[in-house]
Amino acid sequence: MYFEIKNNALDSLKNALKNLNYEIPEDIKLEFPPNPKMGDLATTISFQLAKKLKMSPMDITSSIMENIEISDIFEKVEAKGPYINFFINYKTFSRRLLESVSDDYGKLTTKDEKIVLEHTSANPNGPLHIGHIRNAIIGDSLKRLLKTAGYEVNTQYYVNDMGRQIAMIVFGMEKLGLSIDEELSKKYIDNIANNLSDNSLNENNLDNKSDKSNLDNKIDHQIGQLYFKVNEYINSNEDKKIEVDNLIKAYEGGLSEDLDEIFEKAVNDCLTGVKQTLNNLNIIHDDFVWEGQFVRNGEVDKVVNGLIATGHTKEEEVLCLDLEDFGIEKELVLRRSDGTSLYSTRDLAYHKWKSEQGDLVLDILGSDHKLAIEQVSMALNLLNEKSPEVIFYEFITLPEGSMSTRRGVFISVDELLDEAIDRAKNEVQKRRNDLNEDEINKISNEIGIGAIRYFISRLSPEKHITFKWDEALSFERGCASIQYAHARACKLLEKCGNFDLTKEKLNIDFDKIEDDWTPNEVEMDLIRLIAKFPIVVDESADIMRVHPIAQYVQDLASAFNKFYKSEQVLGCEIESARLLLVDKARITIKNSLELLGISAPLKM
RNA sequence: GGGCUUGUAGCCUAGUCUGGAAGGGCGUAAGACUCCUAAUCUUAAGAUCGAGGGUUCAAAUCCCUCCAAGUCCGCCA
Repeated sequence: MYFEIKNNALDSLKNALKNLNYEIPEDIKLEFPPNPKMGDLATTISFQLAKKLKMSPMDITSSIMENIEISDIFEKVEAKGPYINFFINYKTFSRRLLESVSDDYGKLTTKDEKIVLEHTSANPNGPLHIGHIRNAIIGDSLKRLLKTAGYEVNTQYYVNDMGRQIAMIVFGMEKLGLSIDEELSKKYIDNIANNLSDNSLNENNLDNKSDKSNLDNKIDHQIGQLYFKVNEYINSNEDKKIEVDNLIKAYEGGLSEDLDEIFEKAVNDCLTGVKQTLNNLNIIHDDFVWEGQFVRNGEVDKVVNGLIATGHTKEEEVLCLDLEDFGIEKELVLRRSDGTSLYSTRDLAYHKWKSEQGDLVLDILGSDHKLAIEQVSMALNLLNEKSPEVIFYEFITLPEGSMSTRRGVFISVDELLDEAIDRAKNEVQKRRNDLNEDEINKISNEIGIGAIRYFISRLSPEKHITFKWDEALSFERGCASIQYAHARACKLLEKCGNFDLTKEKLNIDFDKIEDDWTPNEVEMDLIRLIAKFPIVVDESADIMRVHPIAQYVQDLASAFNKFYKSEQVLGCEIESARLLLVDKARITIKNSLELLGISAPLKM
């Protein structure tokens, strides 16, 4: 609806300018005034024209005002100083808006463009920790946003099976006799499943401690510990490093099927744990792409040879790409002196492959990868391939410093999730002693996960985060209050008797809307926000940022809560109109949360 | 040393690309449940937009200098 309104206002302005014989600027700026009392749309066109026309902005505004005609969707247009402010006619606008909001509200028209989006791609040498979570949450939310904005999106997790880190894990298992206990990891999974279905045993949170030690049994956690031990060993036995190098060489050469199997199993085991964690956060990748294949199928060599052919490489002890001509001082090493490939080279082959799969390649990367990906992009340009668009994010650090799988210093995502759900459960139990254990668990899950995802996606990615439990897991005014607004709407609709809770469908026709309904201020605030949703989707997708969605859904929930508090719905004279408004607000909140991968509880 | 990012009320943050009316939230103070769930709502106080200079009718936004924090500059990934 707002798209329509905007165009309407633009047409009115253009006609006025035409009548005045003023030049029409290509890009007439329309913005939302800071305060709804100043109108619904505003333009600063008079400022834009002032210089060219050599007139004061005030005079331009008054001459436009004398010539402007507006359609009936607007109530009036006013000059406030040099600004020109449009006011919507809410009596007609509201009806049209409510009618236009369907279950898939916010979904924009399909664009004929495919995006290959790579995110998370954490090394399979341990569990995901809260440093990785930003990548995963931004990536997944972006996928949801871009899909809703009409793109076809394919998400990929790039699996690093060839690096030194995996070789170290294999080294630990083969040469140091370290092992992972699959029985224990199975038990861990079984325990989780039991805890969910067997409520009678779950009398207290007494077994909190054993829960935590259970987490150590989760398979990716076991691998993380193994990796940590190998690191300590190698650090004090530098001479053994060569053995790790030999493992890398052997795996890369595909010399032994047995060895391949060990590598693959280690990676797969860890990945199993990582996938469980991601699924718990509502994150599912379309594809897992193993980097090893690019070495095995000769693509890495092809890329290297292609770069040699460009004449920008030099070969001394190692083969490297000189990018100084392109403004990058640092050269990119393409091949180790022992002939094996490096991460960046394999990444290059991977990016080349991705660029053949879609119209746009999109990467989510920590800002520490900036130089590396710039080099890769440059190399791709040399090869006449598309270079990726990259969303960079800054780090999440602990108050005591940065995290490291290698040093075993980190908070795992599993730990964070457990804690979040625990805290949520505490709150739910405080408020709802009428619910059964299953319901409480379900709601706690939704709230806990919501708190985490919201905490990450509300911030713009280039903001550095120092992780503090209480900030990350606040339930006051955080995501929970948004979910609460949704639950309230559902409850209200359920009570009216015309709402099918299982299908989430309200059975009231638009012609039931009372004739004398003209929205009051609280209703107008809510209507305005509902109407804005598609614009927010469009603009956020345009800049590939998800944090505007987080801000938006909070404003929306806040407007709903305000409305809920101040206006009676059931039994009032304009019940049908208000019920429809509640229902459309519900849909909009739900769809906004969906973009952030947060579920909208029916009750809480 | 060089590159990149960040600096907006006690705290967290949007706005910076494309200059035009400093927007949220937490916390604080006062108030609101015999009425659809108070994880809510109302009202108030709180900002030399890191510092300094420049461009402009107009600067949080553009340019220059400086300060502080983070990060990169590996035959690691």
